Amino acid sequence: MGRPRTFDEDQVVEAARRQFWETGYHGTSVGDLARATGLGKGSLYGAFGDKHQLFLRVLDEYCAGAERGVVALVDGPEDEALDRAHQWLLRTARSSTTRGCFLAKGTAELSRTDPEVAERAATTFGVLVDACTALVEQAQRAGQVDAGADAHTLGTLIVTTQRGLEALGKGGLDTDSLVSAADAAVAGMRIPQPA
Amino acid sequence: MGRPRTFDEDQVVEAARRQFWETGYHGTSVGDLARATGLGKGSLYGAFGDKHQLFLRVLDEYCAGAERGVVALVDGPEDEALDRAHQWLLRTARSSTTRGCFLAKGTAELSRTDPEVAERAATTFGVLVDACTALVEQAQRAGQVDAGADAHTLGTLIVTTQRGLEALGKGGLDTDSLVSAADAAVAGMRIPQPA
DNA sequence: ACCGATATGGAACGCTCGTTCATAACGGAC
DNA sequence: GTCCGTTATGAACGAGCGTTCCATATCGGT
Repeated sequence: MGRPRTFDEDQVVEAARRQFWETGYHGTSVGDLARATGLGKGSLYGAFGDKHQLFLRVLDEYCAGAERGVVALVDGPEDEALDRAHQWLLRTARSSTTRGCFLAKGTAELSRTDPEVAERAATTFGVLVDACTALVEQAQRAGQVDAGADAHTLGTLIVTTQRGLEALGKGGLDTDSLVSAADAAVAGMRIPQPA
Repeated sequence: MGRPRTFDEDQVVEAARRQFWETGYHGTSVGDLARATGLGKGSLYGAFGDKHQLFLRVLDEYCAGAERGVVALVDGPEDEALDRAHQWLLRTARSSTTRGCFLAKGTAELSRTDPEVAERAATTFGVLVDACTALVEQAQRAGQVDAGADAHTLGTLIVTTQRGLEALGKGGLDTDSLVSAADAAVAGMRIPQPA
C-alpha cells in the first residue's frame, strides 16, 4: 500500500542535526536542509512537517541522547562515582573545542523566543542535575565527599562546571586549561584522603 | 558643514543590542533594527555600514563593558579578593535567569561560522581568565587559597563556573540552586579558616 | 540668500526565504 | 493488468530579506 520511502528517517534527522549544528536555526534554510539530507523540499515537509517541527525532532533526539549518557554514569560502584563525574567533565573539556554542544547552541539562540525549545532544554538540564546529584550522594556514601554537604547543590555545581567548560571550549580557550579546571573542580569537592 | 545627526549613536547601538539580544543575529532583520532604533534603513546603513558591521559594533561594546566589569574586580584589598570573585559569581547566578549574556548568545550562534565574532569572543574570555587569575593570586597571598595551587587553573575554573551559571540560568534552572552552586564553587577553593 | 555637504526616510531592487502543489514514480491489492 | 494510496521531486508562489538609491531636509560657510 503506497510507495515506500527511499530514505532512512534516522539518517535524515542526523543530517539535519549536522546542518542545524553548523549554522543554527535561523541561519539554516530549508534549501540547506534539503541539500544536507539529500531529500527534496516536498519530501522533508511530507515526512517531518515544517522546519520548526524538524528542528524540535532533532533537538529532542539530541536531548534524549545526552540524558541517556549522563544517567548511565549513575550506574557503577559508589567509590568510583566521583571519578565518573570527573571523566564526564574531562570528556567535555577535551571535546568541546570543536563545535560545542547542540543543546547549548539551540538554547542560546531560541530559548528566549521559542517556548517549546525552552521547555525541552529545561527538562534536560533537570535530568542532568538529578543524575549528578545521585552521583554526589554515592560519593558521599563512599566517603569521598563531605556527607554534610547538600548533594543537590554539588550536583548543580558539577553540571554548572560542565556547561562552563562547554562554553569556554566553544569560545576558544585551550584544551589544557579546561582539563586543569575540570581537575580542580573535582578536587575542590573531594575530601582529602589520609596519607 | 552638512546636516547634523538627529540621533545619539550610543543610544542606537543600545537599541540594536536589545534587539539582537532578543532575537539573535539571523533572527533579526534590518527592518527590526530600523523599528527598534527609530532610524530609517538608509540612516542605519549610512551610519554603521551593513547589518554585520552593526552587530560587530554592538558586540565589541558589550565585550568591552564585560571586560571592564571584571578587570575592576582586581582592584581592592587582597584579603577580599576571593569575596569579590564570589560576588561576581552571585551576580551571574541571580541575574542570568532573564535573558542570559549577550556574548554567550552571540558566540553560540556565530562563532563557528564568523571568524570576527569568534576572535572578539576569545579575546574577552582571555581577559576574564586573566583577571580571575589575578584575583586568585591575591587570595593566595592573603592565605585564603592554597598557595601551591596553579592560579591560572583556578582562574579558569572561576570563569568556567561563571559561564556555567549563565548557561543554566538561561536554561531555566532556579536561582536558588544556582546561588548555592556559586557558594559551593568558592567554598571548594577556600582554605578552611582555623576556628 | 545661496551653496556644498551631510542626514533622512522610505520606495525600489534583486534575491532568497518557507511553504505549497501538480505531477510522476512506485508497490501492493484485486 | 489496472487501480489506489503513498512518496518523490522541483517548479511556483507570495512574503520578506539585505541593500541601494534618491528626493528632500537641514546644517555651516560665504
